[in-house]
Amino acid sequence: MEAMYKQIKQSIKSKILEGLMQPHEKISSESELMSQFDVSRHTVRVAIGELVNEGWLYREQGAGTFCADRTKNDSYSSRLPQKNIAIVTTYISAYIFPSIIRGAEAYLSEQGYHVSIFNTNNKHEQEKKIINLLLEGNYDGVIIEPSHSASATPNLRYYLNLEKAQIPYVMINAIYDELEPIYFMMDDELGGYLQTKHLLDLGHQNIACMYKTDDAQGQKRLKGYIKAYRESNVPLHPKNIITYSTENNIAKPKQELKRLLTAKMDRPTALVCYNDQLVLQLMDEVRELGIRIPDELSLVGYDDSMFAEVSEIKLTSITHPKSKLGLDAAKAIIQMIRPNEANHQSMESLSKLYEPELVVRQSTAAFRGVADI
Amino acid sequence: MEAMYKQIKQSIKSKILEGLMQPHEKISSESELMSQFDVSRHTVRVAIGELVNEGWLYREQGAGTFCADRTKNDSYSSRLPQKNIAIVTTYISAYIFPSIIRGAEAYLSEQGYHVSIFNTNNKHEQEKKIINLLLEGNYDGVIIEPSHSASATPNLRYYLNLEKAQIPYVMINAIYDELEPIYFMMDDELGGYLQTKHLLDLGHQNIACMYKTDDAQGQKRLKGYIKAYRESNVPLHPKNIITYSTENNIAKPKQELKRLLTAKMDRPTALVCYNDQLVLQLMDEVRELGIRIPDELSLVGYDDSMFAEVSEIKLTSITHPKSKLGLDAAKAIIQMIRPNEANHQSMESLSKLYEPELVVRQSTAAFRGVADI
DNA sequence: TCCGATTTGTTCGTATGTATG
DNA sequence: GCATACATACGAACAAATCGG
Repeated sequence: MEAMYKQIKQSIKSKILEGLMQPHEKISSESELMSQFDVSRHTVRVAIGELVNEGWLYREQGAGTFCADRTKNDSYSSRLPQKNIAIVTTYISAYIFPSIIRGAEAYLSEQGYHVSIFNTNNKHEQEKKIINLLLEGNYDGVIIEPSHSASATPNLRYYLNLEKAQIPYVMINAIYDELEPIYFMMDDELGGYLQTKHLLDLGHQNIACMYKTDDAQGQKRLKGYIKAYRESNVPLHPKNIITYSTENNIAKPKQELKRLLTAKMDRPTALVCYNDQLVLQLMDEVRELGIRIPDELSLVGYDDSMFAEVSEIKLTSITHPKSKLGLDAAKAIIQMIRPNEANHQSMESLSKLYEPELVVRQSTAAFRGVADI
Repeated sequence: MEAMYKQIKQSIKSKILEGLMQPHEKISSESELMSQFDVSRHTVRVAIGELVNEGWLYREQGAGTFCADRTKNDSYSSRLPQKNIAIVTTYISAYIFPSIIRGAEAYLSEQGYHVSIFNTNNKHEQEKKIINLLLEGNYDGVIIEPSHSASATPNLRYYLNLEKAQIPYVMINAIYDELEPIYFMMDDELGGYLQTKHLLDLGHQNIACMYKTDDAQGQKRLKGYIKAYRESNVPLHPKNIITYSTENNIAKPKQELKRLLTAKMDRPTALVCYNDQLVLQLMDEVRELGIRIPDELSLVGYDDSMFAEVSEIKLTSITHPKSKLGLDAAKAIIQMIRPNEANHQSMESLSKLYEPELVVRQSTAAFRGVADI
């Protein structure tokens, strides 16, 4: 114990052991320690460095060096972290999820985490199995998209078990209200509102909508659609509201669209859709009926995905943060895992509600007065 | 990884992982490393210091620094035998990969495995880092798509280390020949052949092609293109062969297409493309030039992806097994991990070369004799 | 056993970069 | 924008342990 740095080490360690230092309390800065012990900065750094390695302290650049919280994950279990993060989505392959996953994966890999993916197929039952796996497994954090988020989750207890096991999680795209989680999602109500408002502003009055309503996103977008109508004082025909669910996926919308467009009167002049993918799938039907887009029918998509720019008539759509959302969620989960670097008061303010924006392209046009005007 | 000491750290760690350093073997002395990396002693010491903390090395004053024996390093690699499979692809989000991943994930989850995903961005360097992670981690098997597969891999030793560590792996979409791995991929040469043959059969003679040639898939498709031409005895203009790489991705093809189509003479009447995505991206250019598809220009895509059915003019394309390929690869890797149920004589015959098929849609039409016929 | 060369251990000084508040 | 605090890096010196001759 003759080495100076060892004496300094012992001195700091003693203060912690004597309870004079509380977890997350800042210790003297390096320059203060230099004068206290009358040594060079390097020596101080060696002492602190070893204490950091042994788990007594943690450093934050620009802020200071702090006393670690040793109350739990006693010494060894946390000394050799596996560093695993799980991402649970409803569908892995379709559509925008790959972008979200990529955004998260890029950051998490960089931080040295392993990213595991799971797929619920939008089913509560599958979600339950997966959370069980997570509990048994060795995960440090979870990014999860709630399944079937329109209905209350039967898996509440499993989520609470996650919390009990101190596995932090964030929700993306939607939330289960009961859990009040950290979330990263769009303001879908505003999105639906913007879709509809755009068409109303273009003079359309008879606007149909098609929303998938077994997840919360669709329900909120529908709410926004109704809100836009109410504000505009244009009468809203209930027959114009079409909802569908994951199971009847594409069949029902196609069928309903055909019914609407071949009706003898009150044919809609515009259509807002749950997402770009749906628009593309419906476009073929529209073409078959010989209806021109956008002259005879305006279409608005959602997500501003690659689909929006791929068809001959580029889609007017609503922006979605996609990989940015994945990145933000990843950053948040890391912060929740390592609160040392974070300011813990802001835990709740990590959540983000992304404000959607309208992107006008070629699939919408002003209403051209016909018939009964 | 820009800090010098981190580079040095990585360099030393790599040597250990590559098997160039045996346990208890002495590494270069501090002064040797100083001149090797042209840094100060301090920097070398920081690098070594961290590796000692992480358990890779140990120091003996007066004697030197030595490679630690990690073989039976309790608590570290051997903790939680947890049933993990890694899927390594070049890109996670784009295009058909999500389908492949989904196919594999569905089966592996069912078998109780955790699926981790990694992204090389088609770069050898990143691939190396990931294999390092896999070696350090606790993976039972690996499904990997080789990065930049057109060129020989500089990561041969890392792959051999996977074998040494008895971590089975299968390759998808392409292979590094040197390794003679179990593989799941398409017969890309036949695919390129079918694309071209279809157009030749339709009477086209002046067929351009655009292939991404920094991965083996593109090179093989190009080979098929040439083979079809040779068989048909139709002369092949070298100017019709356009190749590009990941870096210049979309810019070069667009530019070259414009050059080809605006040429005064010998304008191609058909174009075969590396994949459907490329076709869609080029379609806009074609429209801008006022050229009608398929009357004035036939287009053939590849992969039979969702893109093929999304545009107004549905694409003639080549089938790709997608999620089937993922599923087969997953089944194979499980069989390699648990040879108990399997008949081990068939280990080598697990590989599959998928036979592509042509799907004719609307983007190709018979050549309408003009000019010189 | 001692010597001297080598190698790691400890400590000083200085400078610049970068994140935080 | 500024001061503070940690991060990275260069140079130098002497101490302590090891090892071959």
